Amino acid sequence: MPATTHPMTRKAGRPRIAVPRARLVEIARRIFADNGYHNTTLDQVAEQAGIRRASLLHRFGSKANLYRELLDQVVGDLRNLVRSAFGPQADFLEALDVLGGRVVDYLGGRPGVGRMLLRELVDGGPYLEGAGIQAVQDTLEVTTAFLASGMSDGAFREQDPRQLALTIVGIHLYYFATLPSTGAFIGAEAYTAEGVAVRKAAVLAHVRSVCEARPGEERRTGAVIGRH
Amino acid sequence: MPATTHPMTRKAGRPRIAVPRARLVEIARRIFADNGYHNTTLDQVAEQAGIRRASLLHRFGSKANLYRELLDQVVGDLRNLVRSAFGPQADFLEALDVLGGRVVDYLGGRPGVGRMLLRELVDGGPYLEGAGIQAVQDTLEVTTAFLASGMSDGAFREQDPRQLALTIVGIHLYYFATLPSTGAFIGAEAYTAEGVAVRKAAVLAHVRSVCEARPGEERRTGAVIGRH
DNA sequence: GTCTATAACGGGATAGAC
DNA sequence: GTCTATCCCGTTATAGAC
Repeated sequence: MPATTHPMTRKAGRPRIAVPRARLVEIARRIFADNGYHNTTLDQVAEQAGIRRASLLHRFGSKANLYRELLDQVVGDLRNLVRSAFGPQADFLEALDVLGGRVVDYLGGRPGVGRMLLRELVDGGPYLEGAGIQAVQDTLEVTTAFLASGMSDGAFREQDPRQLALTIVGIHLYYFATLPSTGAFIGAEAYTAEGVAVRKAAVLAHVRSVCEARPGEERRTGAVIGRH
Repeated sequence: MPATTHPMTRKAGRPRIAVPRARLVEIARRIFADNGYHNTTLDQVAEQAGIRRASLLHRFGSKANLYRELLDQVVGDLRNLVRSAFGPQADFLEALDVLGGRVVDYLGGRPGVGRMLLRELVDGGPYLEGAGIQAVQDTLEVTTAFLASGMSDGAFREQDPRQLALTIVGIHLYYFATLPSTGAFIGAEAYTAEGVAVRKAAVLAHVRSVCEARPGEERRTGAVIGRH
């Protein structure tokens, strides 16, 4: 008895047109995002794509490889957003708003992507164990450098820039990643235009709040601010 | 051939003293926290406890049951922290600091717990699918009510209290949950007294920033603040 | 490059002795 | 309450035809 059922009766051999690689990655992205790495079977992906599991394995070598390729794309997109927003000549507060808006649009426009990314950061799955950790660290370093510049400039208040960077990333990622379980807690649908707009307004306000210098506040040099 | 190797040659029958249930849960907590639900095998837990996998299954019925019992404890602890901090008579800014400090101490003192909790929120595993979702929602509602009160009081600035609640939870959880992958990004060791103190200072400052009313700012009634 | 078929493995769960 | 022994299922990966 074969390991899986065979829903289609198709002959072996070359197909007229091969399923494009990008399409396979796109299909895999949706399914991985919905179910997580371990709860996703290659049969699910293959079925959606209309090919066999063995064919999928032939193209990508292994399940882990397919997953890596797909996450590499997401991290690359986000890294590009960060890099383009944090040019050396930028107005600091404005750059904060621009990047925040773009990131929220990116995550809000791709249900499940935030989940998948955060899951990977939490679990240290196949992607991070490879080259992915480098891309993530690089993105954090770029962000940290930008924040430190803003502090020197006086636009942002003095504090530990690495702690601040992680807080900001947390504000962005947590919300979209936990929507499946906290979605009912929010009033409206999150992945609609209005839902994304509501979150964007909140994110921009919150990120500004944790960063920007306050006129009336005394200047400190340590990491502890605002504790009296 | 048996499914697993048998490192010990022990006879069947009642042991002199049974392994306490609490100890089994504690062992399971550490391993689940390190490896996640799907990457944890009952053999790992059983081996650490010095019993067989079948014995573990006898006590808890199933792997999912064991996991639920353990996560229920963590969520219960955090919910109690939130409830005790948000009494109706509290000073708002002070309550914010007190709770933030306690939560950071809790997560900082139990490596892996933040990871496990966030993973569950992201994935919607066996715990959340049961009664867990109720406890999480309840905790969020209590927090939201507190924040709304603070806004009415004038201590916090007017904004969408639910968006604010999720931002605050994100600030707390993201950091500790992603330490395995971003730990190298921070200078010091995170789960030391100093490491926890550094994070605590940052969290208190950031949470205050996103909540507190600013003296010089005009009053708005909508959810959008700080966008010009 | 896709197919069929099968090998090999790991892990959750159960039956019954002690 | 713990053990041994077994069952059974899902998943990865490979072999070889077309």
